[in-house]
Formats: sequence, C-alpha cells, structure tokens
Amino acid sequence: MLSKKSQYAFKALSYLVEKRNDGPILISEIAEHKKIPLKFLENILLELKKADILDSKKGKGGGYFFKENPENVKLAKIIRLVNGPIAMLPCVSLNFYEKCEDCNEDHCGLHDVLIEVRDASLNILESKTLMDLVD
Amino acid sequence: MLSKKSQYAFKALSYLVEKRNDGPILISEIAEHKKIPLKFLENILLELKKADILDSKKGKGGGYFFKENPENVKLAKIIRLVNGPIAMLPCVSLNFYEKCEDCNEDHCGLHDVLIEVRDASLNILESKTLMDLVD
DNA sequence: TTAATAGTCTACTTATTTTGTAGAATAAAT
DNA sequence: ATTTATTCTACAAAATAAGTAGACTATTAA
Repeated sequence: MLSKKSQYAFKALSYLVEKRNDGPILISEIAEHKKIPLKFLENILLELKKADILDSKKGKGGGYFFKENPENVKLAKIIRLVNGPIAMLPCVSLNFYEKCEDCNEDHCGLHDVLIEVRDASLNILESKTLMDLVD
Repeated sequence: MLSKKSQYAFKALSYLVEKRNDGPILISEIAEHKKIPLKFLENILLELKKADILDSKKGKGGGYFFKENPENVKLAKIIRLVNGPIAMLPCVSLNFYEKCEDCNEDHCGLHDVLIEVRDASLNILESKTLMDLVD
C-alpha cells in the first residue's frame, strides 16, 4: 500500500499540474486546498525538488513550480522516490534490488511470479505521467 | 512490499507442498528447514489453518498438512490473508475497499491508474497457485 | 538597509505496525 | 498418566511512518 506521504505527494503534484501556468505556488496554498499538514508537506516538496522534479523560489512571489515538464514525469518515478520499491520483494526489484539469503533465485517459484507482477505493474506506471492525474 | 511474515508464510507453504504426501509435518521441522522463528511460525500457520488452507493434528504423529488442495489455493488469497490488500490504495481495493475522504473517485486520475495496476497484478496472482511455488 | 515573505534545514516526538517471545492451556497418542 | 505437539492470550521490542518545532537562509520591495 502507498503511504500517506505518497498520497500527499500525489495530491500536491496534481494541484501543481492544475496550476502549472500560474507561476510559483505557495506551500501553504497547497496544504490548505489539499488538506495536508503544512510542515509535512514542506518535507515532501523538498524531496521532490531534490529529485529535480520541482523547483522553488524563496521570498515574496515565491513558491513551488515544475522543473521537469509534468508530461515527462512517470508515476513510477514518484512512487519510487516517495514510497520506495514497486516490486513486492527486494529480490525482484529493479531499482532497489537485494539478493535474498537462504533462497536460490533460480529455483524460486515465488521469485518468478513476482517478476511477472512487477513487470505488469511497471508497464502501466512507466507509461502514465503526472498529466494523467488530472482530467 | 511483502512483510517478513508473508515471506515466512510462502516459505512454509512451499515446504508443505513439497512434503504434501508425507502426512503431518511438525512446525519445528518447517522452522528449522526454512530458518523461521518457531513461535512466529506458529502464529502464521494457525492463521492459515483458520482460513481453511491448512489443517493440523495435535499430539504424537501430529503436525500441519493441507486442508485445501494446494493446486486450488491462489497466491492472491495468501497475500490478502497474511499481508493485506493487493491494491495500492484502499479506494481501489476489491477486498479491503474504503472510500477516500476529500477526493471524488469519479474525477481522480490516480484512482484510474491504480485500478489498472490492481487488475494487472490480480490477473497474475489469481492465476498462480501454491503449486507454482515449487518446480 | 531593513522588514516582511517564504522556502530550507536539523532535529526531534509521537503513533502505528511489524516482528518476535513467554508461558499456560488443550488435545491426541501410547 | 506421560509425552508430544498444537492452541491461545498476552506481552515486549524494534522498526517505520507521521507529524512538529524552531532556527536559518534567500528574495523582494519599501
């Protein structure tokens, strides 16, 4: 399941998509409209900025806006950044891979199934972008 | 991500599949072979019994064995039982559905995407069974 | 150059969930 | 009766998620 943090991130990002031609948007405006705890949202937006998805300006007239075109930001990227792995186990993760101890991946039926699930999910999450969050 | 508990459950079940013609299997035997904390495994197996997947016998010659034919036990069922929802949000879950507040599902882009992901995952997890865990 | 504005940073605290444990109770077999 | 093995209730510890506090920095405009 996606964490609350991830849900907040998606809500904030969809708000920013809607307002993408309005210049910098205040954190407080997003927090209010989307009912997200202000200080928590600050952390989330900062994380998205450090990942070069958003950019920001300080001072009067400041706020957050897109650095990368939201058309090009895949949902998979957001999930990985804010929530973590998309795969159901580390041993089948592309971006957070970890070998499993006590289990030979070559002869592990679960491994094979979970790779299928991962690919099916990624097919969708790598093809949809932030623009798909708004109608 | 699947919890450790879920991984333990799958390891235990795959062991029971391999030994499915050997009569009741001791918890302690499973714990030892699969390196699972004994008391933790007790809880897990009990849960699987209460879900009518396994059955057990007490006393000498006792242990755990399948109640339902492992060919007929879908992996989705195990995950739901031991790990929880397969969907990424409650509002797109079939078995653990919860309406999301502050968000109209009819006009929610994320909702639509996550339903696609859910269906893609379920397609696989509802078609594979415990027999697919062993080669 | 000062005051106001708004994001940045470090460091917490609190809540929740996950993981693991202890020990007595129950059931079956010999 | 005794031994074996699962069942049950109730914790305890560890890890993660969620949320908060407050000082700091950059920018704007008077």
